[in-house]
Amino acid sequence: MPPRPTARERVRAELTREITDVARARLAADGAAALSLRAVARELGMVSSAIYRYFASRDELLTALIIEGYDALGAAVEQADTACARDDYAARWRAVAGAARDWALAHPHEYALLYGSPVPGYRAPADTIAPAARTAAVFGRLVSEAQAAGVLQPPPAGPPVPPTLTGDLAQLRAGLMRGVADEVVAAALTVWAAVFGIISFELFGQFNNVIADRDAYFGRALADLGRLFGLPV
Amino acid sequence: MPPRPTARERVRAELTREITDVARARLAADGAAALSLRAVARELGMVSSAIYRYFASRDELLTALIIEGYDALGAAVEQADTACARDDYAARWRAVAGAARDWALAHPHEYALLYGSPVPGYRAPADTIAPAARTAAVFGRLVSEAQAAGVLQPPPAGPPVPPTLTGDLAQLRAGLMRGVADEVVAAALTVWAAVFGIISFELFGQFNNVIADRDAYFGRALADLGRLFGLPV
DNA sequence: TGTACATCAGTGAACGCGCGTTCACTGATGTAC
DNA sequence: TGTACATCAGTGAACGCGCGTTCACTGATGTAC
Repeated sequence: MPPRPTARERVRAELTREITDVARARLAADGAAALSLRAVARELGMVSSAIYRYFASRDELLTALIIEGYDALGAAVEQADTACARDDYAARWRAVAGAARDWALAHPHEYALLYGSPVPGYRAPADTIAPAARTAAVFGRLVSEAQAAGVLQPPPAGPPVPPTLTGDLAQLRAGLMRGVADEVVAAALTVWAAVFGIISFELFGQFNNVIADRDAYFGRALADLGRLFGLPV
Repeated sequence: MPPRPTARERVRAELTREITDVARARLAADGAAALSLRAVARELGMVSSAIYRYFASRDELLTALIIEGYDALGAAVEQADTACARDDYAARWRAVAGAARDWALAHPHEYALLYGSPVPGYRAPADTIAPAARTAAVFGRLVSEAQAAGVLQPPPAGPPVPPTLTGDLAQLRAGLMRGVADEVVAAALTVWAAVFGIISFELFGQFNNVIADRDAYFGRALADLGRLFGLPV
């Protein structure tokens, strides 16, 4: 195991990159269902069977694209958060949710691959779980830090969280939202799902003939949703 | 134009039904992308070209399935609402949102066809707009009646709704939510998108390894979301 | 530094599959007089 | 009531397409002595 990769290894890594790059471009153009190994090979000037030196199957290539997609979205959201003043939690909230939406609008087919209907015949392996959490982690950190700073309104008195949820909520707290009460973790999860519900509605056509100024509506929705987990906006 | 359909017309209507029934069964089994005219014809013991006597193309058959899907979901939600005491708005809210979720869990591929990523190459015609509104109309009526009954908490003081939204919100009010203020219409829309966001997260795998007791979580989310449009729950 | 061998990338042909759509046709069902 | 014609449903063959995957192969790149 040499510390420096051999020439062959470097060429291999580069070609693997080129394959996923071309595949991502085709995904962006036609969507996941239309993505074919043969088309990718054609665009690279290779014969279709050559792809099998790099990916064992079409599913494996799809998995690579999913992982890269989660990573790209996660990076975009992280960067949006980092650009805000640490203690301006309302601005960070708008930046984080807005970056997710912006990325989705810029990469609709990739978004659909990550958050839309599953690709028929494809079953996601466990490798996609960790990258999927990266984006949510940014939001979780924001909630956690807002909580620690004492800026979150306490949740309204109401029925307690059902005991069957406390285990999962504790795991979420440990992983993403340290120091946050069960009620707020649950509310934050709902807010997060709501953000993606709105993005999906916008992207998949549910807002056609309903809402014209999508930016304005999204901003309004963020204000309402922010209050849901205690953020004064 | 005779009032009584001829025998030929009746047979034609029946076979059209059979085709969509078989297509719906295949959709439920394999998903929209895998739905083929030839498979439907095969299952009916016909030759594939015979389908063209009933549907001009695969897209037209898909459109029929989409319309039927929206209708089935709308009917399920309407029925759930009707089964509740008219003045128990919290129960109606849980029933309406719960019926949408139940239908989605029972018909995952149909749900994906309606609310998931668009089918590649398919463009929905205008005929699908009206049936799509049927489900939302039930929720809109609920909000409207709760408002009229005076049970909704007034929205918290905050920034006014952006003027670019007021036109669309007025149209929503006229169509679905008579007598409801802009702020509440906007919040209700967000709540509605959130419900489908949660359903999609559950159905498309985003809750895997995160939330085990989906029923309990959904109930909790409904309580939080109800408060968002002023419903005391 | 040179040689023998092992590893690996890419080729090209093939297998077997299913798809949407068109078209000329046969035969049955309906319609007009 | 019966006949001539028009309408329509369903057939079967064909067109042209693209797909994922396998396999025996050639030739180049690396490795060990």
